[in-house]
Amino acid sequence: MAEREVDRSISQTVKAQLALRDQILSGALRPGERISELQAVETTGASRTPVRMALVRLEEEGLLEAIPSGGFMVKAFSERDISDSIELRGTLEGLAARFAAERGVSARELEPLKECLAAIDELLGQVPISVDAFSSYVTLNARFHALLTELSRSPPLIRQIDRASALPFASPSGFVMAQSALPEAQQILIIAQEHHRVVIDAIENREGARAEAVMREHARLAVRNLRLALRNRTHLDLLPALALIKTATD
Amino acid sequence: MAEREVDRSISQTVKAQLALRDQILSGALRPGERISELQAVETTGASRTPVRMALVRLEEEGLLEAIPSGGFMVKAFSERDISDSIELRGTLEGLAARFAAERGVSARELEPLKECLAAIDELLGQVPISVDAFSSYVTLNARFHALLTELSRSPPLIRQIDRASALPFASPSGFVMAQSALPEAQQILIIAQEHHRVVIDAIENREGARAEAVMREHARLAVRNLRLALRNRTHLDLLPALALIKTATD
DNA sequence: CAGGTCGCTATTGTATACATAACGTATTCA
DNA sequence: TGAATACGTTATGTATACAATAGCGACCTG
Repeated sequence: MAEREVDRSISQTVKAQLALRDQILSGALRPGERISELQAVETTGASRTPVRMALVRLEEEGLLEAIPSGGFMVKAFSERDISDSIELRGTLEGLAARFAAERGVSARELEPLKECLAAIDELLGQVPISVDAFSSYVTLNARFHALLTELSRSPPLIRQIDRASALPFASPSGFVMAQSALPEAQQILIIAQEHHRVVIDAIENREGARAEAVMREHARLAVRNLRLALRNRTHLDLLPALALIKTATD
Repeated sequence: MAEREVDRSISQTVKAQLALRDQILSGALRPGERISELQAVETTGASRTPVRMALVRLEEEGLLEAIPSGGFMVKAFSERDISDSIELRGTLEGLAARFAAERGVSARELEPLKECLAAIDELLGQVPISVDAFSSYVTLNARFHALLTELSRSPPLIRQIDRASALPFASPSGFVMAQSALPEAQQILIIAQEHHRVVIDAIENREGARAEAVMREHARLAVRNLRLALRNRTHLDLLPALALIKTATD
């Protein structure tokens, strides 16, 4: 190997996977488009073997689809697929919350969740919320959801939730960003924060059913708002991941 | 390539994946054991590239675990992991049943489900159930669950349920076989069949909440019975997939 | 002019060679 | 005698060469 420059800091496979995911989520590769291995080799800088491993992983992740005659294409999602994915994740998170409540959680484990809660409260105190604060919110919200998932102490469940969040629009950050396009955004965030508060309370009091119910309601709210947001598509450039939605004409 | 005989009827990657999965589920590879690529190349007859693709797929499937320093090992599961996986699948199937009920299903779509139901009824009429009949039951039950999942008409959900069933003990066939070790096996199957009947009825009458609740109860019953079955481990050789359970001493 | 077939090209599937990193062992020094 | 280091071996990570197939176009024939 002479001319190819190899970045030895991370594995070629991971590098290729990250690069390709980026291309897909940024919309550089359109839904339905076939991914050429050769082209991927050029754009990622890895050779064919790691590129192929990355393609297999991205297929399992749900971003790509295998073409029967060989190769992969970028998967396209309907609006229904997206709202189902959010509801799916909400259902899984509901189960996680129930497990946490039923199995018991120490005060020490709950600590970081409460810190998240307080930090979000502080952000939401501002009216209207600034762009920077909103970006912090997205991070904190994702952290809250991740911590909550961990509380279930169920590796199989955590794994499934991670999988369900792989699709960007189904991740906490994803749908928060979509909702942000709505005029009622701040009101929505305040309601969501109330849900967060309730689920913590339910877990503390070991009320499994209530913890589960509120997380499912949380997701249903997200689905309703996403639908609204998709109606007024004006601000949707906020969410590049929506490049994955297949257009009606395709 | 001279001495290696290549089976060209199916792709080498698929061949390797099937062969390796077989080795894992049959217990030829013990949980926690490292899988050597070279050894896999010898036992599967494929070369390293397809073997590696198969290993990546099996990792995503949940049967293998990546070792940080490189390579893969057979994943080990605790009893808790297994019961969580069953409950997880039940929750997902509950959501599928609810989607089916809420979105409406035509009589024609329900037809194959009802045929399944009738066929199972016939089998359960025999007391005690014969070994052959039990084997038919396993097949019919798996078919019923698959058809029910399809009724949701939600590709993301169907995909997740398939993933959740990848672990053999979490699949309908898997836990039915585990339950069969119990003395009350036949009684259990009759109750399960009642659940099947109720979920169909609920879907027909578009009662989403009821459809969901019964599927979750269905899974909870399975979890309870699996726990019982694991207590009297006498007949567990019925379920080779339990080879994946990590022993207390490991 | 239209339809079919043959052949070429481009792309994926497979195999293997090479590089590199990790682990185990042996030897040496404190 | 024990511990640490260095070296060798083995396995994985990566690159590329080779094979086969599918898709496309052109040419020929009816």
